[in-house]
Amino acid sequence: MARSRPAVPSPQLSAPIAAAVGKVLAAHDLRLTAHRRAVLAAIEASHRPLTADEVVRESGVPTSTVYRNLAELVDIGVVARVAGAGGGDRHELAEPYSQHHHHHLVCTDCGIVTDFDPSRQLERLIEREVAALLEHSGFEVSHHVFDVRGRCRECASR
Amino acid sequence: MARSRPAVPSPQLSAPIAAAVGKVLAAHDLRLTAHRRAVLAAIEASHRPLTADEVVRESGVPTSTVYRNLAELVDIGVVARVAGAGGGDRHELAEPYSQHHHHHLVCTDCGIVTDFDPSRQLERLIEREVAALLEHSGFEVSHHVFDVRGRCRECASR
DNA sequence: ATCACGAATGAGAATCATTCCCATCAAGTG
DNA sequence: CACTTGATGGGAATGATTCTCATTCGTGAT
Repeated sequence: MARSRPAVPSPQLSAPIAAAVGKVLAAHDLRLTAHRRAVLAAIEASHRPLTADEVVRESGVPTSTVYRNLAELVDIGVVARVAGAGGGDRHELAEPYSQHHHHHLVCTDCGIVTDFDPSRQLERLIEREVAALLEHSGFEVSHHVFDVRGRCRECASR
Repeated sequence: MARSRPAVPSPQLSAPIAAAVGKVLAAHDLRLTAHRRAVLAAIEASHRPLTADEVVRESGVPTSTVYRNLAELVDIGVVARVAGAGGGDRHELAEPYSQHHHHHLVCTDCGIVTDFDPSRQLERLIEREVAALLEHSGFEVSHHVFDVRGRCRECASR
């Protein structure tokens, strides 16, 4: 007998990410539990960074567990926090785990963050600039953030 | 007789900024009060973006007034909010009022944000890229954010 | 398979930053 | 001076995030 479909079809965590993340977690004595899978699956399934609350709604995982897990995943570099425009931080898979390097379009009106791809030329120049900074400042660079802020098509035409 | 120095020497708001800001405030039916002067002076005096709480401490202005004033100043474009690394948003003079266009070095450890200047070439390329986005996406660009994240010299050597 | 132990969980309390409320005060105008 | 409107500030209210802790789960060892 077919078991009843869940009201909200829970997204599945893709195998390659599960494998990669599983290793990193293990290296930190952490386990890839069902909840962590659900949290990661929600993030992977979305094509924009999610707030903690959105992850709670999408994954069905209790709030305190979502916060705890997001913090751990950010700590071990699996998830990256993205600054939106009010309404809390947003989360997405960190670069090594997401498909490609990208930047953000942040709507300062509705707060939604969407991704966009930078040109190769821009990226090369950024890399070079950042490398120069590293030399002169004693600052240990981990990554750069390039966001464009403004109003999305919907908010602009309203 | 010389009046006693204040315990913390309050920074003064520079005349050109006072004049420019005064006009914008007036255009919005707002006044350049002593408190707003103090808030702006604290921001101008610091060479890094300040949290609301830091502004409270530096300016001696009560918390609720600082928050209210910061919000108003951000609304009219005099102050810009900068995302740090936890610990609340940070504030600095918006580009037209600060000396020059710059970007940020954010320490993900202690959360301190410092400024740095981008190369002309990088800026030109960013402008071009941003213009292209405006065409293709229907996104109404207001400005861009380019931050470099990592650990400052102190945190890195600790 | 069972045990032992550390990891994980979750409900609610506690915190922290920020916003709101509202009675009161002060500046500019006629 | 009286009026109108902006400004203030103490404290309550909110919202997001973190913490606490008793309980449960998972995994390796026996």
